[in-house]
Amino acid sequence: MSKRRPTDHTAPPAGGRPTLKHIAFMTGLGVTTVSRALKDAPEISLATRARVQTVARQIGYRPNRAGIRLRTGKTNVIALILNAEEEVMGMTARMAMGMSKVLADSGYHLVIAPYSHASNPMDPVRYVVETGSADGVVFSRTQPDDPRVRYLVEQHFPFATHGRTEMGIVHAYHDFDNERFGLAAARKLADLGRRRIALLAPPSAMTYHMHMRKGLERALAERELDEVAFTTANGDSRLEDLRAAAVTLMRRRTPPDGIVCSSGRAALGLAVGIEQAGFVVGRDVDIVSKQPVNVLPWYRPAIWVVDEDIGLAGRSLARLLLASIEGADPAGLHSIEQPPAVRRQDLAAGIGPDGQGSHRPEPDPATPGQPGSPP
Amino acid sequence: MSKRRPTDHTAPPAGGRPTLKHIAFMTGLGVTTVSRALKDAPEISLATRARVQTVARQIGYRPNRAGIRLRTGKTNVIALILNAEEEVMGMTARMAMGMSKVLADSGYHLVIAPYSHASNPMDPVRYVVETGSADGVVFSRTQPDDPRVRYLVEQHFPFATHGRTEMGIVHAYHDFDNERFGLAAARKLADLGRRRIALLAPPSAMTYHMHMRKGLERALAERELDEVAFTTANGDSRLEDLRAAAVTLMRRRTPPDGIVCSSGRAALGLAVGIEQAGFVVGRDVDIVSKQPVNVLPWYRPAIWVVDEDIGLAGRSLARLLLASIEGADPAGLHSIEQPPAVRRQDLAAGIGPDGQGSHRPEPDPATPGQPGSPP
DNA sequence: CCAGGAATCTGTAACGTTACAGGTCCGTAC
DNA sequence: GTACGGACCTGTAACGTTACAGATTCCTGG
Repeated sequence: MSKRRPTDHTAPPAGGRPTLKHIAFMTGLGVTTVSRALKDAPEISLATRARVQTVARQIGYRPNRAGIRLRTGKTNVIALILNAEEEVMGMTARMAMGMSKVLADSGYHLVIAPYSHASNPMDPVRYVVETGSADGVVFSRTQPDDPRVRYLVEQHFPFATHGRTEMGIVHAYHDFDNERFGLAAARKLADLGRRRIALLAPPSAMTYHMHMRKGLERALAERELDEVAFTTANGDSRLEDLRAAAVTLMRRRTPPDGIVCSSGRAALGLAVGIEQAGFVVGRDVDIVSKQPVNVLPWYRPAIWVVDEDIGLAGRSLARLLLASIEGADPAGLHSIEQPPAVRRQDLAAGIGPDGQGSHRPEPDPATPGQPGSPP
Repeated sequence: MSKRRPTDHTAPPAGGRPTLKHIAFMTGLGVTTVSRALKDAPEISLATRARVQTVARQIGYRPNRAGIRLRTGKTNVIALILNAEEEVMGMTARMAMGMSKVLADSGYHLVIAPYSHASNPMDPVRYVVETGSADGVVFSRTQPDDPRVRYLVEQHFPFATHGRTEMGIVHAYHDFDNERFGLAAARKLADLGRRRIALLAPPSAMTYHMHMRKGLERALAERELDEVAFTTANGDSRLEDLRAAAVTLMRRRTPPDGIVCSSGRAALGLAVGIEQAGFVVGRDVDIVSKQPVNVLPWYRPAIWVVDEDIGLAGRSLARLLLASIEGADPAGLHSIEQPPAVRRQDLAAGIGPDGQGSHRPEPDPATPGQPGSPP
């Protein structure tokens, strides 16, 4: 059937998806020329480029990613590593969507690599590196001394983290300014006349645990507030445990009259516990909580909220990672989202950003290279 | 540099990731043999197979996906098509995680293909098909006459839908039994002594709009209940619009005393509106709502809930799609999740599944081939 | 002793793309 | 007339894998 056909220029390629060969045949050019013409290489005449591109468009040519990947070693894929149990409030989806938005324009695909609390967070990272199944990796829940960061740097594998490290390693990251959040939240509580503040902190292993605490402590000193220790629960606790912890907290001799809460989900559990202990949120205690999606005001309008834009984080991380893949100096690849004002939503008035979050304008201030905020 | 080297058996391949060639060199076998041995082909002796596999393991061989993809045309990728604005309550993430769980064992990767409300839902589908960037596609928000289904069938492209169609086309799907949900929800309201029922339905374009309505209407007839028309909002409405619609609804001459709610998110908005109109949920009105993640009881414990297991949907869809890709008869590729009992969570008791949802056991009843429930 | 076949193994070509090292042609300078 | 250079185009090989069509060896039956 195949009768030794060394680069047969006359045979029209068989059916199937159009390839460079098809275009080469149709235009009478060589495949190499077609390839170069499609990427607008200067050594191909303008007329030829135009002709090739027209033909390509007309027959619906789409480059074969496997061919490119095999030849160049570039996968044009970004891996987003997700904790299966991470959250309830839709932040994961927003992150993925934010990333997609940026990646779509660059021809990158986004693959999801999951791990569960039962398995090692290193597993998916190692998998991606070992199989070379992506050009870069994004992950969250970053720790001050993060083994994933160490591994990826060792392997010279591009990555961007959601959250910072403290390892003396310069790498791409996006972060929410949790220190400022802690500061602003506690200040708001002070403004409301609250004096005894408790912090429902992120899990202590995460870097932003310290950030938030630092911000809080600055406000405590500045406004001469007391901290009520609250270590029986954290942002990862189950709602039921949060509720129980809140009940115990509020039944102490000197319960807090203000709570800074690191997670929107956690605020649900806390509020229920506070009420079960016989207190009223907004009267006896004020809560200021971060929320990745605008849902807390619909839950207890008395809760003060600070919106964290996860879509923005996704877009930033994608951009940072792309820059990193292209070899940009990691020293510039940082972006930090400044917390918006602490706010409370007047539902009766029907104003304020909606829970969908998608209809508000997009200022998108965090572009790569923007310096972080001073501590 | 390259001095015409026709299958040089003696040259040790250069560095980089190990390939079949490396193993061939180390074992003294041909690449073909190694390839066959690694897939346990019977025409390779057992001893050789074992030897090859040992060497492969020891040098950390990982097949190159691009090579396989180019040669076989198989991508080993599944595309999950997501609406960027779909939801707030974390159901997307759960779906992706459920799928990943199943796909991980089959060597498939999961890519996320987004579309926004501004763009055409067909776009990502067409993109995947035209570029051949996946072996199969999964999507939600299925409509009775769904152009995506029509297109994919025409293209002979494997897919599985979350939700059913009514096109006389047999295809793989997973669905939640929304008819039974509507039935059970309205019955529960009847049991509670409610007589005037309103339905906050899914968007009318979706297939499950009709399913839920059918179930509701059956209960209405059976228990001689009245329906209070409620068409000013649906499951896609913004929270603010839901609130406003609920206020108007409750201020009618004859407001409902029971509401069946198709979406957990929507229940947030409804409850606020009901209260603003001066009514109390659980006293003047009962709400029975579906929820993809256990959060409503923490919001208003009085709301009755029915849990929809999105992780299960993801796992089912992955399995169904894999079977479909392998050429299984689509007639058997259906699975329907039966709604669990309508329940209310006693928070004070601290019992009931937690919001994290990940710690409960996994019965996973929906395996491919299970027949749907009779209407 | 040979035909036939089973059991193992092998080389070649091809998937679609791009890097690389030319090739051809034409115009200009000497 | 020849050399040179620029503009433009081309063929070959290779990325890692597998389908396919043989090889080779050894054993069995006649």
